[in-house]
Amino acid sequence: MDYRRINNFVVQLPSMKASQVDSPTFSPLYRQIKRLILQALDSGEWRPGEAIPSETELAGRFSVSQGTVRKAIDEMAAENLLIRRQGKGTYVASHNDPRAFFRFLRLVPLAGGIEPTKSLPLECWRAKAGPEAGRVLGLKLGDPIIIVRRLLEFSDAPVVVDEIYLPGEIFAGLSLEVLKEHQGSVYSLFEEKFGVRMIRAEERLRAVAADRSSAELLKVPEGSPLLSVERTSFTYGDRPVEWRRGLYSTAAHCYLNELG
Amino acid sequence: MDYRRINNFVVQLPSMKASQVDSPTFSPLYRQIKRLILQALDSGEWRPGEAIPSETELAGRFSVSQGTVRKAIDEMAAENLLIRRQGKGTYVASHNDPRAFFRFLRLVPLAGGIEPTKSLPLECWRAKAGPEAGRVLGLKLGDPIIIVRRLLEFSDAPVVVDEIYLPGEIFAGLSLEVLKEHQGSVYSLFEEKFGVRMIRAEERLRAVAADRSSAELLKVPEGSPLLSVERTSFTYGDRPVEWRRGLYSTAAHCYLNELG
DNA sequence: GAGTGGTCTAGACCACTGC
DNA sequence: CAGTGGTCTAGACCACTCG
Repeated sequence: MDYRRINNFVVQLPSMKASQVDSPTFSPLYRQIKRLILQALDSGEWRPGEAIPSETELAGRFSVSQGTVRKAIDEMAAENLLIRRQGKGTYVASHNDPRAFFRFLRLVPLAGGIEPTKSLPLECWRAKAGPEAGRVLGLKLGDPIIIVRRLLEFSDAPVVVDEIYLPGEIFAGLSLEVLKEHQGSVYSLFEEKFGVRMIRAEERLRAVAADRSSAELLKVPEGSPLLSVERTSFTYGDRPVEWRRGLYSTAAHCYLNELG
Repeated sequence: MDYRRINNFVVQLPSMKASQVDSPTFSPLYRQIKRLILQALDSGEWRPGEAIPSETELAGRFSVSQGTVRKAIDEMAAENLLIRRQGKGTYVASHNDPRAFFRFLRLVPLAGGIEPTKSLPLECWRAKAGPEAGRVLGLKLGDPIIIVRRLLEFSDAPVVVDEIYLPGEIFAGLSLEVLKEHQGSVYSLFEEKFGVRMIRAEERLRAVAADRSSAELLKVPEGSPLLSVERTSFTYGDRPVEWRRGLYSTAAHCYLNELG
């Protein structure tokens, strides 16, 4: 199978010439395979925690060599979308995996060690999207949204209070009871009960003064400095599906970040 | 060339058996190649901005296939240690590259856009390492250190004030004049004048109240919330070579972080 | 046109898992 | 033992850069 035929095969443009690198539609075979696997993940063909077909099997399905499938999977494993397990198979990443937990919560105690974490849902109510939530979540003005208020405790001391904004359409069945019943992270709940998997997020950090209500919950003086963390989370295809704002008390903890 | 001989070749343990995966010294060939390239970088065989030998050349030098060298370089390119340029060659990453600049400064204006940045060195003095600086920088108590105080302006408004702690041994010739003369980032100065390349850093963020002196420099009220950013930077081999603490005014800017 | 990195294939063998 | 991912090789050809 020569190069030209290969490029044409998956792109399904039989009239395409080999040298089309300038063309915006060009991408190497392994990226096209990657996109196909991504689509399958997005469509729910394989669910989080499950194994995807073996490399050999996928190679057959897409009519490419095993090495090309491997390169596609390599990239997706590097992006934490898939997890390889030698001798077993390749699995869809899941927020139930304890390793996934600290990928999104960067807060660590100042005095080393690992602490027991507890999430306490406080409130959960319905509202209509304002201009800001609409912009961030890609909703129209007045679309239904759900807001969750939470408290996070480390070693039984309150450290974070946050509000989570979700599109009402997708998270229709969400309630305070559902949140309280669930064991594990919020993202594992979203993944299990609503079929929404967060794969990436952007955070914007600032220092702010504690308002009255947050100060009470976090047991710090009103006006004391808190770390404000605003997060937009994305699922497959970079579709935003969550916006949240947290206020972190950094008296005994800090936000740890790695600059590569 | 069979697998066993290959593994023995680079590790230089002719008595080693093929199935030594349990052994802590085991690593696949391409990682051993990676380590050798890393050593060459550390020793200064190729300097930042220069091209390293071609894949074919390195393959010959290490007596492995070009594909194996490629995999080693792939990993190092993913870690921003090397930069590949199709048709030209593979280059040692440099802090002179404008793309490297925002890898370490995560501050962006709240209201979009890119702003002109200016670094104003204020002071530079010698001191002796205390217990804290000693621990972080891996120095003995009383070892010489150099401290730099700086102000960072965005669009001519002060946004960051920071202090940089450096091992006096390595940065012996550093002075306020040298800092003021240099065009470009501090890291590009370190790389050009002192042969020290920062490749990775850890940052710890907290919210604090502005002290008098910082408040004056940043033109904010004393006691107002500031983002405290403590950074430890590492060079090849994870050796710490810089510690700094910055206070960021987040009135018009925020610290942007990507969670993958 | 020569040299470099980029892609793709095919095949061999190793290492791990679980039946 | 069979099946899966992991490593390594060898060779072909494409795409880019520069002289």
